[in-house]
Amino acid sequence: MASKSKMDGSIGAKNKQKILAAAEKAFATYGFKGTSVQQIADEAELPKTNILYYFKSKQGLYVAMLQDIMSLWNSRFDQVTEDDDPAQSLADYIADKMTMSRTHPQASKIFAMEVLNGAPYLNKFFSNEHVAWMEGRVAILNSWIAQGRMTVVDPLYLLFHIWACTQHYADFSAQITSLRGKTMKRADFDEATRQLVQLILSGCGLTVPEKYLESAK
Amino acid sequence: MASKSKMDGSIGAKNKQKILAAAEKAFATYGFKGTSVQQIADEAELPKTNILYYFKSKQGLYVAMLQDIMSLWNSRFDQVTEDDDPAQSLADYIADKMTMSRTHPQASKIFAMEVLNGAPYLNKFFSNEHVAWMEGRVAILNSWIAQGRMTVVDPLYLLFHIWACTQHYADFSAQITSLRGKTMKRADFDEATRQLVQLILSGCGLTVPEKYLESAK
DNA sequence: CAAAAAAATGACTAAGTGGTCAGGAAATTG
DNA sequence: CAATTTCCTGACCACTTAGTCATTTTTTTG
Repeated sequence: MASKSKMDGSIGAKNKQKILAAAEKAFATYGFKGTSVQQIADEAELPKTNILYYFKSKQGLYVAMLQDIMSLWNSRFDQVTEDDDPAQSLADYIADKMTMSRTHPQASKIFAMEVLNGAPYLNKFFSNEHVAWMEGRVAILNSWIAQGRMTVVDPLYLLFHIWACTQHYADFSAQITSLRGKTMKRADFDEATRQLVQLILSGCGLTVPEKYLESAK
Repeated sequence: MASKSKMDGSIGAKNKQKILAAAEKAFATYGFKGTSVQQIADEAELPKTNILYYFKSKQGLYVAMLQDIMSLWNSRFDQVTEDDDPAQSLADYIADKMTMSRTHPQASKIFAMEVLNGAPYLNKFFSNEHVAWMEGRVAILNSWIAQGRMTVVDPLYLLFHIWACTQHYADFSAQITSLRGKTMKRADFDEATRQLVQLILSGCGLTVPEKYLESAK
């Protein structure tokens, strides 16, 4: 059959995944410049030349890994409409983002480093999909405000603040761990989520859904 | 006379300052690993060897610069007591931190990178002064809560959220600029400060001081 | 099973890095 | 003004790094 010659390559696809995972771990820990291809190779348990065989260059691997990561940035909030409940929608969005920080802290850190350095490889993404997404969400929030369903706030800044707080738990985990004297466990994330949902929703004049009211203390 | 031999050295002190400023700019832009001593030398308009003359090593320069930066972390909030007004005190703290993000974005970025990388050079600071500072502030917030002057919130998380939001404007400026289509000017920071103060204070059941209510829109 | 394609890899290279060192210039000081 | 200390710098070195290349091994396929 005239199959696409290499196709998914099975073996190649598996190695690529292994390399991407190793790269994510290494880049998150040491940054782009601080990570050598050799380190990634060790982590992936493959010879260095093999890495360069699958990805043309260190930069190529980095960009591929960034794309991989950006696909995680989706959440239920993308599908929300102006007919949905503001309190429920925002609370769930915050909870989703907190879950991301707990389950994918490496991805969050890489994203943070990239933006810190001026987002050289994300500027295209920012000025396309990201701006469009933002406009859509801002429109919905403005609609909720116009309907008098929440306090008058600038939706842009509100979203900034939600991102800032949720990502903080992944990006600044070293500081948080030091100050708490212990790492954040699942239960701690749940408590932080409740605290944040209450802060933001109250700040927007919304009633906190029962689910996010304090349970165990 | 038995003067302290070198003392401030005048000439040496001036060069050290020049080098520290150049290092701050370079490290903030390219990170520790991404910055070469040569780059700092170019920025400071001094030969590379001269940098190594004043600071024993690249790492030594980095640590000196970090200390320099950490001294900026002080604010009026350090002096607040339980007799002060919660709304006013918190609003001013938020405003102070926002001003820091506007006037010293490089310092904020360097701090962020350091923490992202596990805060190897700040762990000592975190577990000493920083923990003590935190305990003091938490006690005051708890006192306000006990007095019924603000909503029951966990002070620890509240402070995390204030830091997250305020620092976000420095650390993620690339993303913010892309999404807004223009950089944050002084007036934009003032508006963001108002938005944030209203969000946090409302979220804590506090009345927003008149100063932070919307003025021009 | 032979031919072709894909995968693997050891040896090497060119560029850049942090840091040393010896020698000299400038400033300070008794 | 001589001596001592501080300051300055070009030449150099050991080492790391990303990436190349020629060659071999493995897998796929007609």
